[in-house]
Amino acid sequence: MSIDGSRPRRATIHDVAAEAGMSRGTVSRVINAEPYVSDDARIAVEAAIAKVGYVRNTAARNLRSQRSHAIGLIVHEPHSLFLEDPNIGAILLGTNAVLSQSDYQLVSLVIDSDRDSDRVAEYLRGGFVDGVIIISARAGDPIARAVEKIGIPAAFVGHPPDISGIPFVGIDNFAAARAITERLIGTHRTKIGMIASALDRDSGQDRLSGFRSALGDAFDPHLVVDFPLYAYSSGVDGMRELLARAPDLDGVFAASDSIAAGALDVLRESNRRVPEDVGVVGFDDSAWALRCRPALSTVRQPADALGRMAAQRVLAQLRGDDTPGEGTLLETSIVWRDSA
Amino acid sequence: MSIDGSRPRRATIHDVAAEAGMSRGTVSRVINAEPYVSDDARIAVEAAIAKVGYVRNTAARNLRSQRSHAIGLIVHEPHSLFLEDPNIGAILLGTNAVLSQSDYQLVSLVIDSDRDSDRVAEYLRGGFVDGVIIISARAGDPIARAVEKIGIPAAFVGHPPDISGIPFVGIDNFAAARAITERLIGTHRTKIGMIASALDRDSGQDRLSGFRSALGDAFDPHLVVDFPLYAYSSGVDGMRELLARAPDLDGVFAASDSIAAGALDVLRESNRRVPEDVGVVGFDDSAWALRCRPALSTVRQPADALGRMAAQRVLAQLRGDDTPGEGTLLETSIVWRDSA
DNA sequence: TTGTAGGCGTTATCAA
DNA sequence: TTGATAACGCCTACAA
Repeated sequence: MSIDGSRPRRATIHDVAAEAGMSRGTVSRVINAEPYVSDDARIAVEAAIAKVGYVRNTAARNLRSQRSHAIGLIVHEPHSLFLEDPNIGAILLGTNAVLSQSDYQLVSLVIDSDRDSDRVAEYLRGGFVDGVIIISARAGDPIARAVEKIGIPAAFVGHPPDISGIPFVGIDNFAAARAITERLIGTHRTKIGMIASALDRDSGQDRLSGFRSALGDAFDPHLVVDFPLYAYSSGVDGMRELLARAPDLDGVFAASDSIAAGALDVLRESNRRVPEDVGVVGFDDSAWALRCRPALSTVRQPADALGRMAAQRVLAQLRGDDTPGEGTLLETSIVWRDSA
Repeated sequence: MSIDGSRPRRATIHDVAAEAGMSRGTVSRVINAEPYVSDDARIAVEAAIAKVGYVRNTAARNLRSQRSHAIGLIVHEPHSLFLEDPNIGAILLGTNAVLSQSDYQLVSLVIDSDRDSDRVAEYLRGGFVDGVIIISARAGDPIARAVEKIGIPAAFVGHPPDISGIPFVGIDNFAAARAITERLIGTHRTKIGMIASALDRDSGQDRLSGFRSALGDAFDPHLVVDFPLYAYSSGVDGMRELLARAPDLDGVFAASDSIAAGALDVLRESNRRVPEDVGVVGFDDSAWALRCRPALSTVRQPADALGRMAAQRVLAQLRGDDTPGEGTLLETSIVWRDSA
């Protein structure tokens, strides 16, 4: 049985032209809002379009124009993190908002294995998308490499330390980490540790550097532990390790809110009061932050704006104006709550 | 400046044919794994494909085959919920896994306004996707209506109470709610309330019915409050209201984990111990459940499997074999932790 | 088993 | 300002 046996054939430009008594060329010009169309013609064509219920055939347009009118959003994260990280959702929404306004379709490409990686690289080479936005790429990332090589318009949200020539949008992780650490110091803590993470990305590295810079001479490498993933479990393990090394710790900078949440639970378990005995600060201002007990003091990331800006930079390259390789840093702010 | 001034023209079937010394027809047959190709020809063509770096042009194939080879995933949620609901991410991943294995591309379509709704309906009519998966549709949903009318292959994850003729995959919310309520009763609670939600969806309605059924004669409508969204804030407001109505409440069934998390915080605030004074159970087994203090007893939903199954049902319709209108219910289980 | 060729619906070029 | 026409790259009858 045919799937669409009962559905009528879709109207084409040809049908519209016949209905309006015009040529296909004129109809096409009206559809694409091109100049040199008389008002009479425009009105007749628009009426005909409405009458026959015409909608443009994407495949034909793409074939003719040699573009896909789609932008890929490449998310390179293990599945578990994709589900946990609220920033990804916000970035996706921001990107989608900008693209759909410009008549581009957003295609999400999730990479969670080498096979996925190859498949996505193949998509890119195949002209499946006109441009890409890459979030959370790491050092040595094969997809980032492929994008660089193919030369497709692209933008990173955050960027891997080893790729240049592709613009990125991000936040100043160094300055933000430094600022919140300073604020933590301002609450008269004297023994402050850090649970660092994702040191294979610029975000992880810069947060650690900012922490170190704020502490200056008081920095003690012995009070820093690090884990690969920004995850709750990293916070649990990290806090245990930190307490084992320094039971008299009185301050902790967690590299993400999820890590801070894990740290808080361990502190409670060990009968330490927050913020009285130990002050804790996080990073992201995600849904975790408000959910924690006590509510978390943290750095607010403009995730939605990051997504919008990345989309705009890709669109700019598609139009031919953009300075590739330049980065944009968006402002962060500190949200001070009860945990420090 | 031209965007791709330096990129070489992509190889076509024509180039492969020339390289292999075969006709384009034969090359096409090899690419599509069709019968009636000699081994010699296949080998020659495959070598040529590798040599010239051929990748198929999607637009041309789509135009010719009158299909987009894409499936839309329609998420109809306010932005805030899209970010919070972990099920959505898991469903997306499951769907994506199945589709990419069948050479289909997943296109996410987020609806958060009437304008979005119209735009998406237009996509569907325009053949932008060959099929759709709709998650979290409500009663009277305009997109669900549009899908029904267009007659495009589709599947709901959960389904709106007022649409039939479109298959759905879901869980037995009634049975699951009933089972976990019974288990809560089994802990010797005598005054059990419910914070219901999303009563405009089958999930919300069925969870309430299951609760009611488990309680039987002990059911007291006065101990049920309801809020539109499965959200933390609904849990906060709901618990406050419930405590105001019945200070001696000793059990609560929250319609989702996020609601339960809000309820737990209010209970703590009011100096009630969980589970000693009040037992609390949730629904979803989302990331919230483990994050709560105490860890939440809840119903585990196979979200990933729901996504996979929905994708399979759409693919089946595309192939022409599927019994439309039939629903599939997947098994749930209870995860018993510390909150009750 | 292989080759040939027409056409999917658009847009762009050129001529009128 | 409008109309005619030639591609875009692929698939698939049909012929050989």
